[in-house]
Amino acid sequence: MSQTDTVSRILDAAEVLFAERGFTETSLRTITSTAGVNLAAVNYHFGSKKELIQAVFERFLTPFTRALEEELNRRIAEGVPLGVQELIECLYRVGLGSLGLEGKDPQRFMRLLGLAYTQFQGHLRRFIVSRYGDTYRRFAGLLAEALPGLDPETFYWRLYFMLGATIFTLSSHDAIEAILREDFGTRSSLPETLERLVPAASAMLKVDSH
Amino acid sequence: MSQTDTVSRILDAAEVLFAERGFTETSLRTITSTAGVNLAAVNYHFGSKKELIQAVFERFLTPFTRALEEELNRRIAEGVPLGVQELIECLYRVGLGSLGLEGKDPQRFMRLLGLAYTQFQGHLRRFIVSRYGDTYRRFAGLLAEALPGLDPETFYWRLYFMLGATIFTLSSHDAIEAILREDFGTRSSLPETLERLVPAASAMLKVDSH
DNA sequence: GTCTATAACGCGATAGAC
DNA sequence: GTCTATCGCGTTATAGAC
Repeated sequence: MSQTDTVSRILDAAEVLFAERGFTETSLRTITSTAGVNLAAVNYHFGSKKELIQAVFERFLTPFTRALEEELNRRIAEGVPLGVQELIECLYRVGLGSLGLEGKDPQRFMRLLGLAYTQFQGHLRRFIVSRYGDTYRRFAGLLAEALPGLDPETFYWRLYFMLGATIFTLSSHDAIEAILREDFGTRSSLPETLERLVPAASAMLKVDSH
Repeated sequence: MSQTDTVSRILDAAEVLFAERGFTETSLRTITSTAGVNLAAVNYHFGSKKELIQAVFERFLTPFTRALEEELNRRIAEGVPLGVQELIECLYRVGLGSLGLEGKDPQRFMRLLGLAYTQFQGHLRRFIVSRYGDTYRRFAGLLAEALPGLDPETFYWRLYFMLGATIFTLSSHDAIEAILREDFGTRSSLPETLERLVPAASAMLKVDSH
């Protein structure tokens, strides 16, 4: 088995297990045995568990932010100013596309993002901000431009409200979907939920608060 | 030291430490040494770490749900039908009041609620649903009545969007506030954030999606 | 580059003295 | 009801053989 194989087998297993159980709740023993590699391989290839966690995030966030940047460039080159709803749609569409490649479940990455915010891994938050903060600030800037007249503080709070609604809902999508399926007998896929989320999030950003 | 003292000293320490670090990341050794009690006291008084976690939630959720029920009764007795914005205000106001008693930080409880959703503690989710599900369903029912014409599925998804925006934002309130303070030099307290959240959440629930 | 074996430690839980 | 002492297990990380 080549080195690349071992590295990606570890990343594949860690990605799934972290999303299912959390970081502390997932041991290197579980990861390596799921991946079919030796226990020592993680420390050999990544150095430590912390660095493995960062590598898992890097593997999906780097293509995602690159795809988002490219999509924003493409839309801006068209010369049409982007509205609130279009920007949010853009974010979600790129997310679904970039994170759903190779038959992977985009919801898994939403769980990981939710964990990054709630699991008190200071090193992970610092890693994400330093590596992907520029793209985040660019997107926030475009969204702010689409909301002239809104005072900056209220804008930023609402941006966090939107991120909260998105990450929280999508990271529990299966659980919520199961409850609603039982009550209404109807299914609802991730794209359908995003279609519901777009107008709701836009309304939250745009509402006149006076 | 009497039994009640030991029990509440453990609960006080566990409440703070769990909110700061998470459940798995907080050991019984840290809890008991912070509380100034013996390591064995947790297992003696609560039986296990799981049951301690449940007891921490019970101590703040029981007064909160009772206060919410009473406030809903009071408002309904007035005979005026409750609108969306009023119901959300009601929820937040009871939360601030009931969770902020005895000089405690309401945000701490929001962090705990956030953890309950994201930390994969199946036992805790089951405990909360079985103990407080009735009040939750009553509140959701009143909110649905205030939104006639909205199809039930869309309503429930938006209810989760609202919960997500609330729990996610409030559980990270200090961190977000620190970022905005640095950028704008202005402070913003928890009640002020809730004032921003009320119109935003209401708009999200009420918006016409067609 | 990958393995086995193990070091070094922290964990939750409990038995039994007081 | 509270204490000490400890069991048994799982953890990350590493040394050293191959």
